Amino acid sequence: METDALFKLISDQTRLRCLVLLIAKGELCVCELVEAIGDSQPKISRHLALLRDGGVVDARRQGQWIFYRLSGALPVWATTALHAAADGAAKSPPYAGDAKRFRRLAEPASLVA
Amino acid sequence: METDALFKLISDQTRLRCLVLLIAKGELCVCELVEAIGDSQPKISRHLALLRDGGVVDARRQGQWIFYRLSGALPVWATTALHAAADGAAKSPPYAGDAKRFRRLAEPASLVA
DNA sequence: CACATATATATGGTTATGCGAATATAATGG
DNA sequence: CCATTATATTCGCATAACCATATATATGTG
Repeated sequence: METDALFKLISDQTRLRCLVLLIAKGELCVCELVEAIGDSQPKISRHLALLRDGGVVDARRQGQWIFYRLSGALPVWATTALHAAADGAAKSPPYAGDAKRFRRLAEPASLVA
Repeated sequence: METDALFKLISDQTRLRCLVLLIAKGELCVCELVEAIGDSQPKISRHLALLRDGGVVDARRQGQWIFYRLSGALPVWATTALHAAADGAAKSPPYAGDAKRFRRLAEPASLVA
């Protein structure tokens, strides 16, 4: 995990909106992020791919959905920075609105279990 | 302080190298950063200006030197993220080499006092 | 004032980044 | 197999970011 590479990933507003939601809500499928954020599906998908390729999030398929969550392999400094970022963002627009707009559309197996 | 704006500032390697040195060493003048990092003076100066305009660092003139330091007005989440970034960076190149190459070229009044 | 040092800014070019629109792949259900 | 839903990818373009070079400003010194 390269230091400046992580921050380049966080520095885009769309990606940070995804991360703030993932940190607050846990594992989410793409359509939940699309609806909460209100951007196009291709746009969200593209940014999730960058986060995945950068090792910031993990993805797993469950049926027709693909669920994303924060990577479990992040070093401590990265986790600390991500939570600090979420803290700083969460109260102000557009991040606060995303959390309000959010609703569950699919139940991940991890919650059903 | 906009959340994604801060991370955009941290996400450039040259700027992060400056910040890591400022966090580790305290108040530094431009020529000390130029020598430790080994980039051109205009390049360092340009990046410092971006950090200053973004509210991440403060600058103060003392004689012929201009000393930069971390801003004293940063919110907690920003300070946390910056220190986490410095932690993550400090041990690996090029950041580790910067710290070794560093040497004092000017004494800030704050240390003389 | 002339000169040296420290720092900043302006200019022009190149690359990286993000976007919308269209299309492709994958799974699910009749 | 066809249709539907969920997700990913490709393409062409616009813009932003960064760089090197040259030049400007400010301070200190003789």
